[in-house]
Amino acid sequence: MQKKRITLKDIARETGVHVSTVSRALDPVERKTITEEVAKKIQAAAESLGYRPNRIAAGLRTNRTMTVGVMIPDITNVIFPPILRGIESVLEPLGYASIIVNTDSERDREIRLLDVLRDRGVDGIIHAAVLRSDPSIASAAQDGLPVVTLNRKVEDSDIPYVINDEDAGICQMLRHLRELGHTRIAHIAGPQDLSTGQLRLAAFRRAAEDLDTEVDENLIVVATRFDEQEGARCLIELLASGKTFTAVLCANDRLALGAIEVLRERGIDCPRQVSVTGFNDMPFLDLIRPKLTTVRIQQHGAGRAAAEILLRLLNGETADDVDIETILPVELVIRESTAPCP
Amino acid sequence: MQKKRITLKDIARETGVHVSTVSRALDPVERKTITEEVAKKIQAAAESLGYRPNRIAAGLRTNRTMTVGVMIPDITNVIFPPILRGIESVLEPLGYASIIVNTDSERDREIRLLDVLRDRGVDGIIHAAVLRSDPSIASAAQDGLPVVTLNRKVEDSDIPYVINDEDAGICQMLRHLRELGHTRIAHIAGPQDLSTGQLRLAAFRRAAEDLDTEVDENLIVVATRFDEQEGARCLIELLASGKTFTAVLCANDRLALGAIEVLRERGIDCPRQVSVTGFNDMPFLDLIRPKLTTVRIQQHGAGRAAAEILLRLLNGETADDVDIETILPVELVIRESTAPCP
DNA sequence: GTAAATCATGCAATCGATTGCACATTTTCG
DNA sequence: CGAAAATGTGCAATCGATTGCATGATTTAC
Repeated sequence: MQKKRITLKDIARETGVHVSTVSRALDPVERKTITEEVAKKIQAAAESLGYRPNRIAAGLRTNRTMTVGVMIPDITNVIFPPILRGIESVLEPLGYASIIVNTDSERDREIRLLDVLRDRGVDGIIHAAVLRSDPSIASAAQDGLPVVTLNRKVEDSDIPYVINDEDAGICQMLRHLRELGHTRIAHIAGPQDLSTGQLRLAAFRRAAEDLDTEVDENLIVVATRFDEQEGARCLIELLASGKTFTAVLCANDRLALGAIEVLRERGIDCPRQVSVTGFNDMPFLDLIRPKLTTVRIQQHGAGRAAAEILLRLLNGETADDVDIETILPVELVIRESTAPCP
Repeated sequence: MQKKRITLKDIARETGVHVSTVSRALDPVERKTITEEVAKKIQAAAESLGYRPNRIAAGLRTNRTMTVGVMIPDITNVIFPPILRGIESVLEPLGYASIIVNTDSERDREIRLLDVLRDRGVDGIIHAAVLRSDPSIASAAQDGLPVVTLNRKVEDSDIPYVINDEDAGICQMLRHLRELGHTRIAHIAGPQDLSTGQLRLAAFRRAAEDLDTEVDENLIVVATRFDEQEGARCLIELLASGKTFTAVLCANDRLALGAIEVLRERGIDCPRQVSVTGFNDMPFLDLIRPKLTTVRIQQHGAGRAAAEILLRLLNGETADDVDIETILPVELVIRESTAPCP
């Protein structure tokens, strides 16, 4: 049914040369070994027949498919689409395509989907996982498959990784709150089995120490998911504890939005009575009132950076040649959800 | 460098049979032609060696890659991620992977990316484009490549398509506004070169006729993009025209949000003075005040439906066997941005 | 003017899995 | 018991492109 594709053989027949000659004439590197005139003729024939190389066949022979795998937890999480576009902006112009899979942060899925990618002979993988450990991707890298991780460092490996400077972000935010006069600062932390959750909590503690702010352990509540519902629950828990606080530094925007919602319901004015901050600067934030003060992380930029590193690996550079660590700067975005301590 | 993959040949050597026998033992369909005992042994060997079939090689031979292409305008547009998950929810369990490309609604990109997909031998394509016409995808379908379009019907072709019942949605929304007593109803239409923009405007006119509502052409403003900025611009234009209106039916949520923003700035109360409605029911809408009354379309469901149809095409059913048209029901979601006519 | 070097092209193997056909062995049945 | 049928396995071609090597033609060099 499918209309027959034009192959090298067709061009060879058409031009009266051998397929290997055709192959060479069409390969920019090998072309120079062919008479100019013949090459021209072959190219013309290829063009007029509408030849398109069969990457499957080439891939079988060369072991390069010009396809990369991208593993993310969940594409419906707004932070990932910009990352994907960032990756694409680097790889697509060079002829790479991306197979994207959602792991839902489940280890089983991750293992299975990794196989899905390897079975298809992807040339490399960008892994934007969030689980704090996973041996499968490490072992894939061990086998020689180029891998770059995003948002997370794989311990004890020489897999290059790209992360945002979360430490600096949390620290800047805490300093911002301190400068506004807040001293009783609560933290709604993210899930501790996710690297961002854990990282940001650790950063919060460190930042507090750096800024000589005492950390009241009762003012730290850990969410089980990064969503509004959990943000709400955590804030209710904070209120119920009876401990006073004038600011809440949340581990991400959605937690903050949930928290603000509860404050509103209880008639507590944000930012007049309690300041709330987020992290990530997700899209549409400026449509939600009060506009959230947050930390902007580079999403597109992170994707781009990861893709650029992967590219170097694909071109034969080893993990020794590239920087193992890429830390992207973040930016404090002060909007309306923070105000001086009452 | 890359650790050698186990191939059929390795298993054959290990078990002392021919590769073709191994191949058959590992193929659930062919397995029955092999002695039970031999098959068991081969499977055990495959298992213990950690064999993974090379889909590239199989794909070359069989012309099936178990990979599909998905073309969307822009993954950062919040309506697409759920569609992708919907597609994935059907195809992934069956062993399919998806190559996703962003066309940015540019014809050149679309043509190029279609080739990117075909070069990689995708078994089929789900095309969630928005341009009102494009010959390339039609010609691909003509060549026998299974194609399903989403959100748009390709004229003069037998390509199956999945759409949401936009007509019904617009009509229900208009009826809702009429029931609230509104008679002077403006429409902020989407870009007319995008199918949704055009479709919804046509639906608005039709619905008005059905409901015996006069359409004041001066109360129809066409946006050039589907975003808040354009929504704002269009509302300003409406206000400037001097024509009175008590409700604005917008072609999508973002236009509506932009419009509401302008109303707020001008001190016009929504919904007390002017009702505003959206379309799509995008995520996070319930975090934005006033909560937008809108039409919920099935995103995940649309992806699922498209994938199911594609699957039938992949399994050899022709366009004659499957329904060319799938129209998914929409749902009116009444929130806070609409109120009785003042 | 001939040997050597250079160049353009063809040949054939290869990547790994699939599959039609042939062959050998076993089973069935008259 | 012998021929026919059924069964299990091997052989080899195939998918399309790539590439090391061989070959023949041409140029260069002495």
